[in-house]
Amino acid sequence: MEIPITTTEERILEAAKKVFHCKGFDGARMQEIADEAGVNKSLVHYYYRNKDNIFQAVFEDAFSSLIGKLNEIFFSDLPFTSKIETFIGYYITFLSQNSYLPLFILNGLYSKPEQIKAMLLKNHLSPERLMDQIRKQTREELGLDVDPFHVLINILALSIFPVVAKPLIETIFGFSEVQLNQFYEERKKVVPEFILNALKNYEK
Amino acid sequence: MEIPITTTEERILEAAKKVFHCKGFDGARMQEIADEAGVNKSLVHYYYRNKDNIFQAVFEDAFSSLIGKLNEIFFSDLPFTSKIETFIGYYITFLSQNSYLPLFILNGLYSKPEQIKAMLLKNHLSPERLMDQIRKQTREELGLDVDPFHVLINILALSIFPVVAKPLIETIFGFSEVQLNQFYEERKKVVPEFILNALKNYEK
DNA sequence: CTTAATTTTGACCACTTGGTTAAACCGTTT
DNA sequence: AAACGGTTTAACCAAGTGGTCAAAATTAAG
Repeated sequence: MEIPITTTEERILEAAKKVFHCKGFDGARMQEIADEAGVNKSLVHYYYRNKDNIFQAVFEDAFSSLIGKLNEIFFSDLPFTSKIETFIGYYITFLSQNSYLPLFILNGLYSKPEQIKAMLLKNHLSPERLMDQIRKQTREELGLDVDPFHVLINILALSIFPVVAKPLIETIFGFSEVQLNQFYEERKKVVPEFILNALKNYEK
Repeated sequence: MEIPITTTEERILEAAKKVFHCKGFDGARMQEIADEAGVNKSLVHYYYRNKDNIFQAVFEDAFSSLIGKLNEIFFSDLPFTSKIETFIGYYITFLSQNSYLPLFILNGLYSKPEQIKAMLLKNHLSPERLMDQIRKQTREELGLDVDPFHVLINILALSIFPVVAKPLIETIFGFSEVQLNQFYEERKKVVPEFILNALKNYEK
């Protein structure tokens, strides 16, 4: 019997998230957002002047939710091995529970690449520092001299792609919801192992 | 000075590909397809009754172009190691030259999952046979007892994701077109090595 | 050449879209 | 109770949207 004390503005943003995440910018309808929030369509325009504005708000929210945790984990003082395990575990859980997010973000990056630079500053993401961090740790802790960028992209690919490809796995391989979740659960062990094995065998 | 002898229907389909690949189903406009093909909008309806039909034609074409080569490579009689090298090499080239394709397909799978089953038959894709093939080869040639599904998803992830994430790499990491192509070129060596190293170290 | 079939076009339509605007609502302050 | 600010609504609009249709242009057949 909890009464959620949310402002109308917040309710609209929540509704906009639902609609944009599932249908994308072009597929989303201002009317549907209003309905989902239980308010008049004009109210959506009252708080967020137009479709672009409210989309940007939703996109920023989604982007931050992913980048924030990445920063937190990779700039912690964990050993590299733990970072990978923590990262994969967290992202597979988070993404599989928000399976529309990654594709939504990728589409957003394709269609509105301009809006991003500002957000990078806002989220304090510094690619160079991230690369340095990975290079340093793989060198000192694992004795490797690998290209940190390839390593990072590999980590992201192995964590994100299986979630983005969810409908592919469902339809082509006929996985049920239960089987899929079990698959994601397995990957929390399989993927870190896979990555660390791959690095272990690198020619120094 | 070659005169391309294409039927109007083919010209329309080509135009539809361009538009749908870039803008997706909701973003695409029948008028834009007609303009791109240099014909009247009604002609598009004349050959493909409605938007759904022409989208399906485009989607099938895209899907086949990816699945066909996958089948060809994985059911060839190459050793597993060569299959991986061949597959990665081919897909990174093909996808980076058609960088809108993978995201287009993923979006299509999300929004129109029904249409796919028929195409699976049409493309003779048999997931079970594919899994058996991978299981058999990893066992006999590499002496491994790994889950072939995780292996396949890892291969796909490492090949496809970096292309899907192209705008991410461009905007966040500030890669130029040239740098990106060099990056993809590197990956044709890095990724097979990464995968084979990972498998090599697997506990039997 | 005439006719018939096919291909292409322009005009049109019902409907949806994002967005505007003026009026109504409502709690607070005078 | 009147006046005021922020909030919410209904009615409306111009610009598209996918789709239709009958007529024109082109090609094929007799």
